[in-house]
Amino acid sequence: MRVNMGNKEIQEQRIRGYFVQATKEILKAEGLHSLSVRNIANKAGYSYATIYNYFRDVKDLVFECVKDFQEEAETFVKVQTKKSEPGIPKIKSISIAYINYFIEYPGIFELFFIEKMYNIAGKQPTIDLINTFLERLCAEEWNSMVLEKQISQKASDSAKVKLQIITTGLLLMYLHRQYPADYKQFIALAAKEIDETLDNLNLSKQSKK
Amino acid sequence: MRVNMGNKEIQEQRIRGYFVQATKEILKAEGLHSLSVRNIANKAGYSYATIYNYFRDVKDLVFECVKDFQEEAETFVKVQTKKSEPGIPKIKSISIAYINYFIEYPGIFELFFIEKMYNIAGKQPTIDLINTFLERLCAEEWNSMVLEKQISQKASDSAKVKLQIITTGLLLMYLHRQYPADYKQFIALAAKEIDETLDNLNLSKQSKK
DNA sequence: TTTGAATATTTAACAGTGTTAACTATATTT
DNA sequence: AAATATAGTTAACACTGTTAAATATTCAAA
Repeated sequence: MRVNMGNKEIQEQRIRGYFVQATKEILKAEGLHSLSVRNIANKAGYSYATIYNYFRDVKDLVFECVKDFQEEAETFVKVQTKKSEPGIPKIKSISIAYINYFIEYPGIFELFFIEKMYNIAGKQPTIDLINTFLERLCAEEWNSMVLEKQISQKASDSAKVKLQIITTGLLLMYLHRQYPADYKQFIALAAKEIDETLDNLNLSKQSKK
Repeated sequence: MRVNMGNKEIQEQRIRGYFVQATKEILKAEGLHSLSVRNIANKAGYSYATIYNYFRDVKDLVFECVKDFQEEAETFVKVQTKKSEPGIPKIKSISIAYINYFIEYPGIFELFFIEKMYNIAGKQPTIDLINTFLERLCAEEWNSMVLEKQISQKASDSAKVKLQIITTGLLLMYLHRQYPADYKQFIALAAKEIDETLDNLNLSKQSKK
């Protein structure tokens, strides 16, 4: 009895995984706009209505992808920032790599920041996951800087929020309003904004307030 | 003949106006999600297909509202910032008022920054209108500050871009990812970020680089 | 004023969307 | 093997945007 219950759950999770995998593939390749319950089911090898045996609705399914994409993005960022020297320089390159991940997969940016969740019930964990993602990517660096008294806890908290706001704003302006006009200009602007944000931080450490 | 051509154009513009007005009302009251070609036409007093005699598609129609909303937002901002003292303080309150307009009408934020335009052909003017809106709202203040040598042209250009990025990021995070959790926290954060952006500006004027 | 042509508007249809209920096929238990 | 519970599919509904065909309306000429 207990064993069967376990098997049942394993099988259920497996099938949920098929749908999640199909959704992820479409999201990465085509983007959010060309995602439908029918083409997800088709790719997963089931009929469209089967999805509703495993997910409350299609948004539930879509937001199940967030965790997977964050893991992917995390390794993407880690590879790209392996050689950066610790502290502020590393935080800078993490932020740039974070941005570049979403530039590579605009559909994932839309999932993370554009797609609205009505039905907030039960999705707060996912929202938190998204809102704290960049912070978590930089957490190690911030922590050791605070520990080594290179920066105050308060200043680092403030900087985390600033980075989140700036990266989100930059990505939205570029991906949805083509500002700046091309990638070269965009990434130059992004670097400039991130640099200035983090450099002003050191200044505020030297002065009193 | 010439008179009839004129009348025809007047009538055509009138009918376009009915559709635009209906779209604006739905957008302000319900938001982008509950906007459809059928309920626009219904409110305008026409059949749904009639829209296609006056607009290429529904996105064309929707983006025709941008100019009107900007005019409305401009008077909203002017009323709210009438008493601010010129210069940086006025730019701060303009930015806050700008943000508050979108908070009051999230559907208009979505139209301005979320809704994608495929069919970029012919819509570049609208994109520019959106991207330069906050800049235009503050233009007078920036100009007189540059004129009075309180700030360099370069620094003011940089600040304009920063303000655009920060306000967009703040609005997206709050409206789509409930960060911060409530309006009180949100507007406090917005004020903090705007203040710091503009205060760092003065510092960069006193120091050399 | 009545006819004929041009124009404006509507209806019908198509191909999509998400979601639910009813039906069928597959496992599981007795 | 038969009865039951579960999983999956099909059909249907109410939407969406858009186009073509049919209808109504306007307007110029006879």
